Amino acid sequence: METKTRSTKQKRLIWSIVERAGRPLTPSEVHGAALEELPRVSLATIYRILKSLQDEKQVVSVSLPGAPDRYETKARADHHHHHFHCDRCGKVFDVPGCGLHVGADVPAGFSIKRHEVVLYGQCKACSF
Amino acid sequence: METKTRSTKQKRLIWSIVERAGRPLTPSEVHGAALEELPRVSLATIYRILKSLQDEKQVVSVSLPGAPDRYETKARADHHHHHFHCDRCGKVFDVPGCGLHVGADVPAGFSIKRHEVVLYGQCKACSF
DNA sequence: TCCTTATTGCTAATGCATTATTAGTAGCAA
DNA sequence: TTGCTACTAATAATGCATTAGCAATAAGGA
Repeated sequence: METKTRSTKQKRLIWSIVERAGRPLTPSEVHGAALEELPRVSLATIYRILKSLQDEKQVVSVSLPGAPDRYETKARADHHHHHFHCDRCGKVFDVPGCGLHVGADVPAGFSIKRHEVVLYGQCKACSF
Repeated sequence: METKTRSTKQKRLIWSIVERAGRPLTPSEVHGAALEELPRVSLATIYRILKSLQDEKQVVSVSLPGAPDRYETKARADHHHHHFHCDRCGKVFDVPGCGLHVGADVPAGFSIKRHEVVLYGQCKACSF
């Protein structure tokens, strides 16, 4: 049988942080933001709640090369997009659309199901 | 002062494994291959030698989302290419060329220095 | 309000890739 | 061949993200 899930202020807060961020956040970024509102939330709680939000299909995880997993809302993830990783501040941003033309270069016999594109550079805030 | 590096059979073997592979290998893949020739090489040695080959600019590391770092020859890496990760066997292959057209979709103020593309699907050997 | 029990905070523990330690081994210059 | 010392094998240790355990807390239905 399934256990029924409760609405706690931690969960509401974490959801609103992820939703308002508009970009994928690491658990520790979420934690940092959450601490401002609930000074005693623990990182373990962040992980627990992110996982349950994932189970409930509200958020999805994205992983980038050499970086910890990040989380964003399912609604955002449903629009095909890619990611921009700022070399300076380390933040990751969504980049709408897709400039990838997959084609001739793939060796014969290989079948492609999906792809990920990660751009690197400097974000707006770090470009000054 | 710098210490002069020696040519050992471990180092020669590891280099030849990376070179012949023609695709990026994880330290543990290298280790597995090396064990066939030198049944007592330790994984730590693989790491040490890969690092020294990196220092000597003979190999470079590539990291993919959610996967350990892999190593390939500098010569290969110098040709712009991307990677294909087989969902079945987990091997990573190089894909020559670049089908990416980066452009209009990037938010104003963001500057792009480089990019990574990872394709996912099934490799030739796993498609049967 | 009062229970039941899901949830939390805290902390220790885990898993994993990677690195340090150290005693013994083996390049290589002489 | 010898001697110096870089290198190796084996293993313990590290760093890190993530998870488990447990007593205390707090949803939310009766």
